[in-house]
Amino acid sequence: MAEADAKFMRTLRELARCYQAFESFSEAHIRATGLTSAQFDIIATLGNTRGLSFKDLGERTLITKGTLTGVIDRLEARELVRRTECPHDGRSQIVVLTSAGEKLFRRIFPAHMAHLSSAFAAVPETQLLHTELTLRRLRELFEAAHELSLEEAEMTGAARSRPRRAA
Amino acid sequence: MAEADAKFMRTLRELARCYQAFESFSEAHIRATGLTSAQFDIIATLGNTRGLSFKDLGERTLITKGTLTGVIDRLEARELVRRTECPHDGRSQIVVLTSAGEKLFRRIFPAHMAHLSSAFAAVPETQLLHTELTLRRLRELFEAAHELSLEEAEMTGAARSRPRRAA
DNA sequence: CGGGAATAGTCCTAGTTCGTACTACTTGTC
DNA sequence: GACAAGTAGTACGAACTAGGACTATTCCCG
Repeated sequence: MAEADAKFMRTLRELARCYQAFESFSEAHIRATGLTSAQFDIIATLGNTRGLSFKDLGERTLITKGTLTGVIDRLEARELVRRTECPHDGRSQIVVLTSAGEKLFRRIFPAHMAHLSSAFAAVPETQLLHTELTLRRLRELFEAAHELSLEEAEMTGAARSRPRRAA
Repeated sequence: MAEADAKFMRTLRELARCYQAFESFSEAHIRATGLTSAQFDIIATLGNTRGLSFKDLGERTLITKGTLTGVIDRLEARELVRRTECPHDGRSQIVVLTSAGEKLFRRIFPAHMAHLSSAFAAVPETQLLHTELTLRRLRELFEAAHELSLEEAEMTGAARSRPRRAA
């Protein structure tokens, strides 16, 4: 972003760097298990459950539905998960770990937790909480601004031609 | 990640959410310009410079070389940037904005800054600095742990027979 | 000055990502 | 009970992503 004179750019840049640092630290370990990050996320989320719908999985892992189809496809091809029908809702499908998936989960999940925790060995819990709070506040700024900018877009004509939600 | 009992998971989760919130807030605006995030990043980084090498671009935008080739290809196809030879180093190429690229930069960069700054309107500068510092510390944790785990991997035999791959 | 190590970019593969359009099913309303 | 509106998941296209193999060039050391 060149040298943006705005002070907030430094903060944003640090956010991006921090996130990427986490990703590469985490991913380095995950790759060794033969899974990708997204795949690991699914396995980890499915562990210790009786199965979850695509919708639930998407919400918990922050993976959007379009992406999810492909990720689940690949896991299913490797027989780590299985799609099953939802008894209550014909639109829905429940994704469950197969026994191989279960086994993999038990093998790699604790190991990955240990890997992650090594980064935090020397960090007191109060600081973790503090960091969490700082991040949450920052996130809320983005969410509020995002909402606002969507509303503005509605007013200024993008909405003229489209079905809109009544106030 | 299921309900990991580790306290640091809450922090990590918040980091991911925060980053994603930023991305979607920022991207919503960028898309309207007809560029992708990565493309915008390149244009913004190239603005007000006399051109940068792939290496420099990669470092500043956090885009890795393999990805960069494709992103620059697409921008070059749209005649927004141009590859030029580096006089000092035959391996290197300097990427420069064309005049169309320059013009686009002047049009969209300030607008995007304004968009971003709307999120921070009510935030005092001290808090920005504080957040930046918190993020930097967190990043340093990851980097240190990452380094460490790479060294460990070397010791324990991954180094013994180089070309090893998971199935 | 010659050869080995390091560096810059490209190419390739596999996978993730998003948005949009689409089908199938459900739910609320009359 | 039919119909409109909403929801769950899939299909598809374009782009980004990392990593590793490869080529060309430069740099370092003897």
